[in-house]
Amino acid sequence: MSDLDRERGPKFRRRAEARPDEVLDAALALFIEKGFAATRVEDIAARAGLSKGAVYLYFPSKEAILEGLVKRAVVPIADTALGVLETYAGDPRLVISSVLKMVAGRLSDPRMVAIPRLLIREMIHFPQFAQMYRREVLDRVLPAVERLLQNGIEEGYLRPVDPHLTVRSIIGPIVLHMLMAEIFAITPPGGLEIGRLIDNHLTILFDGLSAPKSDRRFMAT
Amino acid sequence: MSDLDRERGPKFRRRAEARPDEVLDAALALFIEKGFAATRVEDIAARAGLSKGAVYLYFPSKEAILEGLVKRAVVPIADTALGVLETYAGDPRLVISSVLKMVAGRLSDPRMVAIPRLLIREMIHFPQFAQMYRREVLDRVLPAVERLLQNGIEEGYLRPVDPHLTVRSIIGPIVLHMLMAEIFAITPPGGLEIGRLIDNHLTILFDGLSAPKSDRRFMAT
Amino acid sequence: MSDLDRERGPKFRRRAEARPDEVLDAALALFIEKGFAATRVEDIAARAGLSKGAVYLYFPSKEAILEGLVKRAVVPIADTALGVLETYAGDPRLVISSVLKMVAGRLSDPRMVAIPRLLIREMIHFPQFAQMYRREVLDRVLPAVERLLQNGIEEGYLRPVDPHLTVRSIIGPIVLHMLMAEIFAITPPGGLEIGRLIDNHLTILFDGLSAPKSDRRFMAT
Amino acid sequence: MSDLDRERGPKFRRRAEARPDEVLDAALALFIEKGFAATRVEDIAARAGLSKGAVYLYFPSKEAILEGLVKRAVVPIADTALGVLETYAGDPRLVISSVLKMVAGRLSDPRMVAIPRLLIREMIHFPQFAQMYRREVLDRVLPAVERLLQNGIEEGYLRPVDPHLTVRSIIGPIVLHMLMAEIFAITPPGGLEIGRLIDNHLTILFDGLSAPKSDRRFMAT
DNA sequence: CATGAATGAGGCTTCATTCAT
DNA sequence: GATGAATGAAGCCTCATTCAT
Repeated sequence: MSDLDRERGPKFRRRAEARPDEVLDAALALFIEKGFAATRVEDIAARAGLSKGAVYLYFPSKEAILEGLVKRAVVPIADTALGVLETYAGDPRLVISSVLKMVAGRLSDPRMVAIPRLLIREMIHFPQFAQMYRREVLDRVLPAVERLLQNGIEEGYLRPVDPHLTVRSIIGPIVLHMLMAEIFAITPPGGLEIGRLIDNHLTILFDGLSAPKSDRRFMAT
Repeated sequence: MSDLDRERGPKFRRRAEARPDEVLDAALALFIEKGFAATRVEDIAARAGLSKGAVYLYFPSKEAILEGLVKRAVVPIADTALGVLETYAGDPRLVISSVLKMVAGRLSDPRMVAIPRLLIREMIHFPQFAQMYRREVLDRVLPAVERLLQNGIEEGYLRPVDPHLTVRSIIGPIVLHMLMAEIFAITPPGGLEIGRLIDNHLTILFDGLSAPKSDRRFMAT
Repeated sequence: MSDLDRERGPKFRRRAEARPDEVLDAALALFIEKGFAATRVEDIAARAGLSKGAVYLYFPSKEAILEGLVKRAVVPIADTALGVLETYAGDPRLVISSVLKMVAGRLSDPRMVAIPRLLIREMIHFPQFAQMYRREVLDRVLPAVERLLQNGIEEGYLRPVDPHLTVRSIIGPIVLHMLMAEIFAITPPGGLEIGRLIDNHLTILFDGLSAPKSDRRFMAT
Repeated sequence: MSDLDRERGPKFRRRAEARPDEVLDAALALFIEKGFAATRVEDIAARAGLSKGAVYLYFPSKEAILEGLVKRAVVPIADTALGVLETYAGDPRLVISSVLKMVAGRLSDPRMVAIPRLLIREMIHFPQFAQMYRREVLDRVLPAVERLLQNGIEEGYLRPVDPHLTVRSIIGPIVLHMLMAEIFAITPPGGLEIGRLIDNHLTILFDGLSAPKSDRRFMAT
């Protein structure tokens, strides 16, 4: 009978504890598509398959929906990233490589980038949520990356660079790649090609843009 | 006639033909500060020192003000950047260094980053302006950078990397640095320190993160 | 049967047939506290200890709850007052004194004034209930008071005043006292002091505000 | 030409400084007629001859309109009453008589009673306005009446009653008369007859309800 | 009987735009 | 040209009432 119930369709899905999540899913899609301000609560309700009023059974305001989105995104992201970062051993370049490749995979999932994208756009109106994201995600992940770099330096794998600033050199190219694609629709000829981007970036990141001395036909002045 | 104008004294219509620009200045400041949607035409008028109705003498709509802003920013930026990029000779790393350092200087001027910042946030609602910016600025500057890299490779200064993707490795870290500061208020302990960021980034960019073989205490596995 | 009921213990359906009254009790408290419009059916249900839907098992609408309140209040009030008024004999001033003193006692019970208070505030929206209250209570009590006065006049206890209008002179001061306390929080220094008010009022009511001729130091002009 | 302007009708009445007052007039009529909550801002606008939005040029919220009403009513009422009360000399009964008769006249003007009526009904939702009215009107008028009574007592015109409580005996009957007419539509057979009410009330107030000893056919027990 | 999730009409408020002066 | 009063569409939110369970 419970199987039957499940098959009856959404009209009979009462007391669904999944409702808040359905609302968040609908809201996330619309916020990304049209922005927070241009999304009407009624749109969210329609996409989630309920009435306008029902949304307010789960969230006290439109802003609370955004807050719910950020909160929901906060825990798994940080945990995933930290899990990888804190269990490494040996050459940190291997960790960086694999994390960036993993990140590349995740970035194809629009749900993973959705929250940062949202925050970039709406941060002015809701700085508190940007700060929440920073506190729960960035303030936990970035220091872990910095420790990784610091250890790599101390153990002789890496040059003595500033770990705090070097984080930007590692992640920045990927962020810019996404931004250019998203904002200006500037992509490489063959598509997003995140894999190729990362390969190209890792080569430069680890070994530098300069040609090896033996390869050089001319000397730099 | 311009002499005549000047002699009329500052009180008489001194800004008659400068009015549109003053409206744009006011609008830019407010759009950055509060976002496009949250900025009222009346606010712009007040900050520009004229009446709400007068704004509509110069711009047919609020959206046209944004369009005017993007248009005004488009020409000089591209020209400046192209001027530097296309007059180089010899080692492209010197050009990259000096351009990035120049960029670092410019980035302290909020007016220079204002339009991209605006587009990042409002692009969803006005993709046509993002495309205009792309067409007039990015589509002219990025190919010039790519040519710079291509030449550097052909002349043996640089490794044989993908010029299109490598642009992201050059600019991405700086963009990310600004974004983190702006959205999440994440700055190095001593302030924005754009200069130190660029020095650190150039070291990695040109010579790589890996320790030189002679410095290594351990061997990478 | 009432014995049986009592033996069933408090836990089992102890309030099954008392439910409507508990709803009314809850509603009265909330209507007085926050007004009819600002009281939500859900609030009433919560205070009465049942669910929102259950309220609609007993009352077809929110308005019907108000109607139920007025109806419930109507019968006992009139009966009590009429009982006292119609069994007097002799000097009507003794009846007036004792009734006013009794009233003073009752007025400390918020439930006694609650309905008139409610009607004063909500009358605009529900004139039919005000008229019901008038028909069932006032139209029975006021004529009785008027007859009391008329008899007192005819029997020589009272001056030949207009009985209809004199009712206002008897009750008005007490009503005003309550109103000022309730609406404007204007009370005598020592509290509501209904007893002192009535003593002062009775003195004036029966013997007048004017000083007895023998006491007067000056003659009125 | 300015005469012409005035005759052109309301469509051309721009920059009218009278607009806020017109809004208040419209709001007062509707608040009295239907209550604050049941009156829509659009109703007020329509009755005042403007659009919904225009109301918000003059008042920031619906509540502010109510506040404006109370404020507008506060000054002239108190001033009028105080003017009469503080310029008396001699027998205070003459002042009481003439003030009550004046009050009776004023009470026929619905605008004079409108604010207290409003406060009686809406006080729960806007106690701050009831307190403002109290502070500005009642706290100035009532003490003046009490001083009048106190002087009358000290000069031998009046019995030694409590002035604070006696105010209720003076005004209460009139208030009750109005309340009964308004809430329950209970009026004397011949209409409101405020004049007759006051005559009857003054007789009782000054000389008491008890029959003069010489008139009594029976003795009180 | 009882529950409480769901509905949807309705009102306050904002603000881009217009237009009489 | 310049003003600023006026317009009215649009959206968030509340809550009485319904109804599947």
